[in-house]
Amino acid sequence: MCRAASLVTLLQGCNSMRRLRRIHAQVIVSGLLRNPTVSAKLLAFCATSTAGDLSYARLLFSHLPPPLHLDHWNSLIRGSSRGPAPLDSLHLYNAVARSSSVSRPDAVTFSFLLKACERSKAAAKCREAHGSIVRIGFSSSVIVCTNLTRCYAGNGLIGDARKVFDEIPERDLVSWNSMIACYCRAGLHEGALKIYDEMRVLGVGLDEFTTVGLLSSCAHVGALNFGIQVQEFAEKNGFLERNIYVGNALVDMHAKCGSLDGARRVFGRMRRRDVFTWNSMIVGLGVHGHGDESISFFQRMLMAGIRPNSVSFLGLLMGCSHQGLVGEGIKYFQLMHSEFNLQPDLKHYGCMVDMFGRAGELDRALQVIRSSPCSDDPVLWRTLLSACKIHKNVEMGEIAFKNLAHLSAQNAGDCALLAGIYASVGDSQGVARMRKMVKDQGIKTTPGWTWIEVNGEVRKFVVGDTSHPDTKEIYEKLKEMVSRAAPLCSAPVSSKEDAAVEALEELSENGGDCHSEMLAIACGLMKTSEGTSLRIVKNLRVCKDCHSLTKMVSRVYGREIMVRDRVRFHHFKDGSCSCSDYW
DNA sequence: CTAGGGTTAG
Repeated sequence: MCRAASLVTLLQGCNSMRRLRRIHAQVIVSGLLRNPTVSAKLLAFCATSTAGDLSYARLLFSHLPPPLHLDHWNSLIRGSSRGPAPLDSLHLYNAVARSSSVSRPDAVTFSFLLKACERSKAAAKCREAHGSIVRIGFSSSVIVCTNLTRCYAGNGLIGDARKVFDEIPERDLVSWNSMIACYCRAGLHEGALKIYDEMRVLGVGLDEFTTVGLLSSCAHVGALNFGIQVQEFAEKNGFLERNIYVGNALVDMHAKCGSLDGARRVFGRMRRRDVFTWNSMIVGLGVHGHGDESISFFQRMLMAGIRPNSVSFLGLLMGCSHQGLVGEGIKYFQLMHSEFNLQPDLKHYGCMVDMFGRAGELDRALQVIRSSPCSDDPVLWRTLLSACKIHKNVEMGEIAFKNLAHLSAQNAGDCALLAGIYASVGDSQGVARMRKMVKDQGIKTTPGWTWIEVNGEVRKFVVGDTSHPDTKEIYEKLKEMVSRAAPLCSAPVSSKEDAAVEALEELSENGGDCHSEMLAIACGLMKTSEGTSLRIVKNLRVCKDCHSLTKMVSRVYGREIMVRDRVRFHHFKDGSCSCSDYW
């Protein structure tokens, strides 16, 4: 007995498989493999420790003398659930459930079974597990049900997740936080923010986890006011000092909502900073087009002894491409591999193509694509095609388009781009060909939408939206807005070719007269008091017409308007935009 | 410390 106790102590201090093998040998020699406490500890280390070895655990398990205990099974189920073959957990579970010699599965068993279902993306298995949970009587366990919620959500079944959550008899803060995280991961950020209201009504408190989840959703939808409210709560409760996740989420929220000063302020107050903190600044500055500042933060990061990762470089390269810093971009792209041994991925190549392309170096942009390992990705060719539109380069535009067609990836937007290139050089036959192609092939379009936060509420607009209760007023405001701002816009489109292109653009992006962002801006002007800044987020890129119209709206109404589009930020103020029309 | 929750980029 004394021997067993000392082996258990040894196992508790074990930190490597080398040691474990030695202990295992002693266990065998002393005949203590029959002691379930000892064998369970052995197995737990192999199956679940980060220094363990799952195949060794399986081997050990298969040689254990009966009777086996639930602990043994649970260790193996737990280990398998996060190993390379999570479905093994399901087989083990079935064996436990069938076995007459082992006690029934417990809450631990189900927790890891659900982890396995979540990871293996097996929605049907998730439902089966749900059935077993109900049958065996764990549907009132808040821990099991929280896992079940995550399992459904992780399999894209957010509705089922919500149903399980709603039926948990005693929901605790962890389960609320988990629900928020599920909405975030599913991209349902408005839903995540709504949870906060429910929590407030029910008097559920918030902790660091809650604030991080909410801030992440605020960042995604551009809800700065909401985010600042969360920030005040976090500061009052000392979260910011205590918890680096909260600081990181705050920096990111400010940066993503266009409040770079706010981001810098929080950054300056943080006692400890990790790679997430620095990256949030580098990426934030990059997407705003402040490549130079992005670079200086990167250098400070190195001096602070934090090792950059591929996200750091992505931020840097975005900054370089938005600001036209070609030389710097090349330098950091090379540095990424030579100094930090990081492989560029599609996004990094995309930045390089964009950077060269917009700077007019179309040949070098093409060279980047050809020499990249992802030259079969439509995104890169599409980026090149947009650059060709800016520089009116038919020859290169056709090369890009041919590659898209070759990949069967050309969409209506691409056709519109190439048509635009033809139009810009007066080739009306080219325009007609593109038009025909869109019609004949029924090439599909991406629906556009825009978010705006007004009076603490996030509202979403689509093209020609008439779903809002105040639709009529919004359209009246839109009419007024256009009549006041449009006459100030320079270079109205009038030529025949441009009209043809416009027709194509209607097909391709967010439609004709009322792009969703214009509705959002009209709504914002109407619903907020004089002088308030407007912040909107949209899923597509700002089109040229909306860009010039928004500039004039900012002047006529004396409003700052921040637009976050698919790739970057635009700050409109007094008739001009922070991108200096370089985008 | 036996089972559940969080941040950048996708």
